[in-house]
Amino acid sequence: MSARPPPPPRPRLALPPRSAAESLFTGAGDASPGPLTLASALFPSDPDGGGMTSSSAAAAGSTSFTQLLIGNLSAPPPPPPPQQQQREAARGGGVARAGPALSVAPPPPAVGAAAGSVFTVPPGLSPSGLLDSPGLLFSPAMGGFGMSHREALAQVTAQASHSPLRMFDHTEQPSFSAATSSEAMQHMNAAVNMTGISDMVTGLENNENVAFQPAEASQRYQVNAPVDKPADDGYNWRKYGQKVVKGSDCPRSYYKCTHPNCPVKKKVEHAEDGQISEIIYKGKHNHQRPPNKRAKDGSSSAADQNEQSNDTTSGLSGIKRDQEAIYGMSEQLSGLSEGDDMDDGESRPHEADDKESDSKKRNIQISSQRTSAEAKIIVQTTSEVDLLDDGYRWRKYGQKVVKGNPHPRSYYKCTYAGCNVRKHIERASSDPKAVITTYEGKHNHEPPVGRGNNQNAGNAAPSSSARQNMQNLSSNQASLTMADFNNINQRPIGVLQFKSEE
DNA sequence: AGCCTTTGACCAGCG
DNA sequence: TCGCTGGTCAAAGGC
Repeated sequence: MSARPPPPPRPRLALPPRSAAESLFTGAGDASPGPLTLASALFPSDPDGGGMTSSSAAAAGSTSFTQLLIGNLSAPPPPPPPQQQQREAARGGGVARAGPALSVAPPPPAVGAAAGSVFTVPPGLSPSGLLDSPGLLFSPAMGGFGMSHREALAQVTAQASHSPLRMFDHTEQPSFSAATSSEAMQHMNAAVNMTGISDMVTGLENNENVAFQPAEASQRYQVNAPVDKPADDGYNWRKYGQKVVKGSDCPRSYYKCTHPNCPVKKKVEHAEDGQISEIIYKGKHNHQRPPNKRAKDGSSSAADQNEQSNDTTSGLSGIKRDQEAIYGMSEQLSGLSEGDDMDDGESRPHEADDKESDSKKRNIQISSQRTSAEAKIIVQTTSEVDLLDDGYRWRKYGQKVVKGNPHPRSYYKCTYAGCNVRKHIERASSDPKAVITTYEGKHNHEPPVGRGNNQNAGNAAPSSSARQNMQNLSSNQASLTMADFNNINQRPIGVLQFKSEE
């Protein structure tokens, strides 16, 4: 074997954390703000709400993105833990480091365990999408009509790793960091009103005229989806190794990007149940994604085509852009916690727990932690009832306790006549707040009036294309729509569906 | 035929 | 120095 270059230090250890805001406002040269930074820039934090002094200073008095999004902000995050403060102090004010994710928290010990900051998503943003896996948050499967089940599943997980990079691209734009909240809202509203969330995020994407990706950064995601081939994230991968790592009975798989001279690798770790528990990316793609299969079959939407025509910077296909729009959307969602709660998150879930009795609005908590080198997203929810509040009506028809998990799996059916959609909700054995929601089938009807995501007035209506996408869901597709970014307070913001099982 | 996965072996870092 | 461990190689086989 030829001599290998010295392996880069494991980013999670080597890369000092820094706040996204810090990088944003210090003009960190070789790094980009993370998605939450973008969110913070778009919706600058409450002066005392985010622990992000820079952004707070820049946006005093503004409503945070989280507030805008959920209308129900979590308690102000505690100051950074001493460890983090020390690290930041030692860093001397934010030495920019390449890294796809800029948050500062050390990774939580496990999914569902202590997590980073928490943000909430109001009812109507279907928990399924959020809960199926963090990967879904970034899933391009949203635009993946016609993809195979396997592809959908794979994308749900594997794509997770790319969204930070994409949002990185967006947030490269200093103009974003300087955006006022009103400008941001205009941006958001305009985009949403036009074509829905995908386009909204595409609007952000269109600002990516710098294809920034850290050369030696790695990204680490915890995902939770039954994927046996976590390779369909738009790139082509070749598995070059598999190893059983210590402390786990399940193998870790090693993949390389098959593009010539592309140094990107990824490691995929499986949990004992066979689900992918973690994906770690390393390196930077030195090429664009290969043509999307789905782009060839003419399934691109008008919105996609619009995107395509508007996309003068990335050269990505409409489909791809759609996918990445979803990444971006997801990243905004997942990244919210990063900006609002730039702390180590050890206490965040508990904080959220304390508040959950205060309001049913906080029906989903997504705990996210990122370092410059990795990101972990943990999806949590407060109650099963909340999980059902995704715009549709559900009837529980079964419950079962599975081996190894003290918490029952609950089975629900859509109550709409003739609709065969089912979902089941499973709680992690280690943390009952970590929930996996699996949808089966597609709704053949609109969500009931007065519930869920579509009861907003005025421009609250989701874009027709988004709605159509939702309606067009096939059994192996996922869809995300954003109902309303303008009227988002205490309102559902979207519907996210994902079919993860046959 | 080409690409991919599988899998045993090898290598390098580290304690 | 040695053993452990993670990461990679590369031949073989499958699709």
